[in-house]
Amino acid sequence: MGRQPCCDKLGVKKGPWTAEEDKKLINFILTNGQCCWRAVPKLAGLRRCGKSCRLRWTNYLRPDLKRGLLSEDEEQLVIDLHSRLGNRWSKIAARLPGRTDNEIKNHWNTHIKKKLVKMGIDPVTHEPLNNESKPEQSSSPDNNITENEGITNSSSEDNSSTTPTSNCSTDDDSTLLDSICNDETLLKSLSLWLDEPPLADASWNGTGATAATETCSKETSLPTCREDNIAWLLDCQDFGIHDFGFGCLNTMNTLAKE
DNA sequence: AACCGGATCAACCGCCAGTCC
DNA sequence: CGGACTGGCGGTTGATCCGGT
Repeated sequence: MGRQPCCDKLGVKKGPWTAEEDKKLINFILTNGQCCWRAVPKLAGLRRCGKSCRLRWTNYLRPDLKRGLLSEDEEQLVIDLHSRLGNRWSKIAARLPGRTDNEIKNHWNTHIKKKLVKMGIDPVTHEPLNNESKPEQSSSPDNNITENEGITNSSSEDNSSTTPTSNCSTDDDSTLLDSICNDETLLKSLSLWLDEPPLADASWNGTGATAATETCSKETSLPTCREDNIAWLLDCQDFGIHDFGFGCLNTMNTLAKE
């Protein structure tokens, strides 16, 4: 029998996302919230699979993402968390506001792994490399941590609003953001939100991405998701909206109030 | 200036767990 | 209870970038 593919393979586009596709997805989610990813491509007019849309949104388009290289503090936190949690990237990412599991996973594989090896530490066991007699002993990720163990993420939050590295905006981003800023419909809906007194729902900070998703998946009604959007727009401001290249929202807000 | 190899990271794939009917 | 469906996760791939020669 086998399960159905996650999407109709016929006519489903793959590969890098274009600015136009990004715009459609952002527009759709800002208007309708994150509800039922399977339906998103159809409703948003995208020839993509829902999974791909979700990935694109969570890993790249979400406005509360920090982008840029991880700071020293964040890196240290990742190492610490990895020693306790193992390759549970989503759990690790949940402790690093504005970072995605994919980003952390990539950073681990490209930077941190090598760094640890250079320091003579086994990146898997977190034991000294020349002391590999009991590899499975401390490598077990489950041995000594619970979800609510007191790991602070303040180190990353402390500098979250300050300095994402300078490479956070590419030419494509600029094109995309320009096109978003020039999109009247999108700007109108956003300015409406920014004009309203937003609800104090913190679901988008920290582990909030998950929380927001859960809210949406449990309550598929659009208004709930819309409230989440308002919350993360708030968080955009908390993080420093320019950090995400969404500076146009501020401009728009100013315009809306005039 | 051209080429090459390594580094980086966005995106895909397959599997799994939770939920619904 | 069991099958179908969906969202989420972790591993992997491949296109692009970048520095060295």
